[in-house]
Amino acid sequence: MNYSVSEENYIKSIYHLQQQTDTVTTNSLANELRTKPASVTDMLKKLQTKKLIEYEKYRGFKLNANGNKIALGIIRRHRLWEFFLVNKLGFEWDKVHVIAEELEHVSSADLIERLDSFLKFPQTDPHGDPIPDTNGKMAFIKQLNLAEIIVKKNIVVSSVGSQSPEMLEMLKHYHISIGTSLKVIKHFAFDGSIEIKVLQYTPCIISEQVAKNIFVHHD
Amino acid sequence: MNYSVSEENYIKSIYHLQQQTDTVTTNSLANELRTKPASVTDMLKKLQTKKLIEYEKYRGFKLNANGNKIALGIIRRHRLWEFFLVNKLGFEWDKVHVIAEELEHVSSADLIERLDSFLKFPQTDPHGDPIPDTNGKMAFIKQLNLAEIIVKKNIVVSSVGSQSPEMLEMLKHYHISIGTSLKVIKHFAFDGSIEIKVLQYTPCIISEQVAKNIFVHHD
DNA sequence: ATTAAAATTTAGACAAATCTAAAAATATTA
DNA sequence: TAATATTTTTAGATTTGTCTAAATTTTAAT
Repeated sequence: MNYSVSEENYIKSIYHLQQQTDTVTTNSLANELRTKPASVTDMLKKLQTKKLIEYEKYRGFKLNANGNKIALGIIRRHRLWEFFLVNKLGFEWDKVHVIAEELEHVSSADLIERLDSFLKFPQTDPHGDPIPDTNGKMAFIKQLNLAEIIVKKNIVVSSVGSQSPEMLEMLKHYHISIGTSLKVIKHFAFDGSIEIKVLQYTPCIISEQVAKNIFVHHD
Repeated sequence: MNYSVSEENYIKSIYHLQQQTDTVTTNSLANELRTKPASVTDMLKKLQTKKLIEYEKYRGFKLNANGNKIALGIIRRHRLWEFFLVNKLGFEWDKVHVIAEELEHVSSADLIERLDSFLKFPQTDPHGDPIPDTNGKMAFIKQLNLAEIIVKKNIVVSSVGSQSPEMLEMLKHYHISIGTSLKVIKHFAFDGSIEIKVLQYTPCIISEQVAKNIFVHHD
């Protein structure tokens, strides 16, 4: 089966929303895709007849096993292209998302397998997110949220929750990227902000909102 | 200005047809795009209002300066991706056209300039066709048709006229690809076929139709 | 348990790109 | 040049994906 760009975008967005809540609502998907709830309802009917989702009128919906596999295929393509853009073409990691959203819809399976091989089978994309394999298997990486870290030991940034250029630009300012080693020094109860120290830089304070978008693992 | 995939395909096809005849006809374009003449007429109106073609009802049409520039941009993207697919991903040169037709519509200018740089600014694609530069300038390569070569000196294959898998598969069988050195040994007046010798292979005979699709330059 | 609010779906319209069938213009040929 | 054939355009329909506005269903609040 082959899916249109629009269908693929819906599938991908449903997948992402499902990471937070098992069943997805019409409004949240409309919001995610910057479209209108009525358009979402229209597409849901189509995805249902194509047997990609379980859908009960007014009750929400979720990808079925088939839909999940399709979603992981799209995510695989997206993340491989992001890796390519950063590691081969030298893009900054906050500039690749939009381009990868176009490239991900190029559908040749042969292309993607060769790209994967050319890139030496990377495990994560430039934002630290794992790349699904050909069969849709994706490594689980246990994510600790920086806002909840208490210990003052070294931790390593493994991924970021938001890929908006604004967010990533700020991270760059703080000298934070995937793989960066840092320590949490102090929590401020007043606004939830935390003081951190990135190796060889002076300590700095980041807001709770930023901290919640930074995921880490222990060294 | 940004153009739809469909608009870009029309522009590209008009450009290609103009290489043979200065003004293009509705039927020939419909045939090239495997669509119906009525659809072509519809799109012509659109391209005219977008100031990409000169078009007089019933009289044919051609790209204007602006349309030409757009076409060369699309061709640049197509050929750079073909080069990438063959030289980086290891595709056979007869398998890349279809994939490049999808990739060429990814519109980021930054992407293409970085790709060009990554590929070390190639001058021709895997079929020997020149790659336009950022400004739409394309090197002119004087093409001699193999069917018309008389001298028995060494000549080098510089490009092929057809990129159909069938054609390219056959060329592979004859051990001919871009850069191949060969000699014309004999012409057969009966059917226009010619005997050639590719270095280190025994001489073989190719039909006039094949010969007409092989372009060469002197050593 | 009603009522008010919010979420979702339906109905009907629209734009892009395509098609078929018919009409109009151009080209061919006898 | 008149008749015929070919090419091109127009008119009207279709599909995909979207929208607004209205109707329906669910949820929340009194």
